[in-house]
Amino acid sequence: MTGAVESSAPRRTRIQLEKRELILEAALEVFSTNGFRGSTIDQIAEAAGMSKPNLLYYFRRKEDIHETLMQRLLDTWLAPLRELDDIGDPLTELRSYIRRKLEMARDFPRESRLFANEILQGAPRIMPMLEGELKTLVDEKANVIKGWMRAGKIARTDPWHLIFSIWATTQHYADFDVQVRAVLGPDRGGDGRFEDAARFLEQLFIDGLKPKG
Amino acid sequence: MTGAVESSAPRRTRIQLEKRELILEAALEVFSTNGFRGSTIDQIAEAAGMSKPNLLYYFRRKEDIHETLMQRLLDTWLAPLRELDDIGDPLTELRSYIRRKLEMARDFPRESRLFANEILQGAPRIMPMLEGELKTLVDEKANVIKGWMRAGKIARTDPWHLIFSIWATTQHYADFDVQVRAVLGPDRGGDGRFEDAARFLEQLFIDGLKPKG
DNA sequence: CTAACGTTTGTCCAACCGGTCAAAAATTTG
DNA sequence: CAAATTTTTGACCGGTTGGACAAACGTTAG
Repeated sequence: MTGAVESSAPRRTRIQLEKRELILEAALEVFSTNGFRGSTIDQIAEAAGMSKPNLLYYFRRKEDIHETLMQRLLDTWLAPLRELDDIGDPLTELRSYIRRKLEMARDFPRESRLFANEILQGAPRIMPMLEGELKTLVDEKANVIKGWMRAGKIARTDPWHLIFSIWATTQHYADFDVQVRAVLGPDRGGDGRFEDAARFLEQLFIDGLKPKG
Repeated sequence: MTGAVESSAPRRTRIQLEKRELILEAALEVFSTNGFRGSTIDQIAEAAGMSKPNLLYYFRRKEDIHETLMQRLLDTWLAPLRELDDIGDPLTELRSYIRRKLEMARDFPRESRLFANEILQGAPRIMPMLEGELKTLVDEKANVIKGWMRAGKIARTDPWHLIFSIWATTQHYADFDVQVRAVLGPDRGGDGRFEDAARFLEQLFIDGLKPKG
């Protein structure tokens, strides 16, 4: 998972591994709320409880932190889609994919925002990955979904846009969290909002809005 | 619309009005692709074809440009939702709301990204608006939708999350445009993608994924 | 023409920011 | 213990950035 891109794996002491973790955790917090250019090394260092030169001893450049963070993120971020499999009932399979994605938005909002920030700015650092690894994965899963359609298990529609809509609706609860909470207000904007969202999304994706009967 | 917040409306010459427009147009381009902190006054000045001190003659501070931009944005951004009305067939009404929002994502992607950037960073400059004006409007429209549900015109579900899902799915095509294009590839990622999206979203929101029959 | 006013620019500054460096402090090793 | 190695820090540097300012330039009205 880590070091997949670095050509030679550097040996690291126990302290180095721990401190690097600490820095990455702090950087995730800072980057995800301020963006890359909006974040300073000092902010990250302070959040990690160390001095700036000390931080730079573990990561030579600000960009290295961001790059390491991004590489880790992508693996875990696409895991739910990878799990989407041809075994089992298609509607159930899609339902649980949506549920898993929504859980990730709930449990890892910072990761979602970090990713959103990168894409918003034109994905300068991960463009090759989008056109390569991501496209391949999505195309593969789109074909799985197409099979379900041919078999009459789900309605015929565009599988790629279906995947986009699942990404959009679930990540919305992480990326636009402040807006969601502001609109729902103090009473409905509490912890229950993710369960409400889960119920709503299930109904939307399965039955749509047309009245029954 | 403009000057709604400024306490005293300053008199402006014809040149001032024109140059301010020019600056705002340039700033929209720069802010929407680099975020607030990621953008420099020099970049905006160059994009507007003038020197930095000259720009600062029309807008005293960088923040003033952003604030003016944001105030204008919000009015036009919420226009489609305001138009959502109780007259006419509910399903048709929702369908055309979705279509209008998607058209805005297609025609005003920079505005969408500017807004997304602001929300992602925690909406520091527009929080009062979210909790006030926006919440009021959404609550009002949610009640309209609730009426449709009671009348059996559309399926019963959560109106607030329905509105969120329309925002999320449509704005996705502006905010995550590079990802969408990368995944669709050169052939399917062209101009036709918005029509494909429109068809898909209509089907999703009306019928869902359950196979017919 | 000229005085008043609006516009533009070159120059400058203080704060900030990413990153270096040498030396001190702490830790590990023999 | 002492030497070697790793970790931490204060001081510093060059480049950038937001913004101030006064002087120059242009325009308009009397």
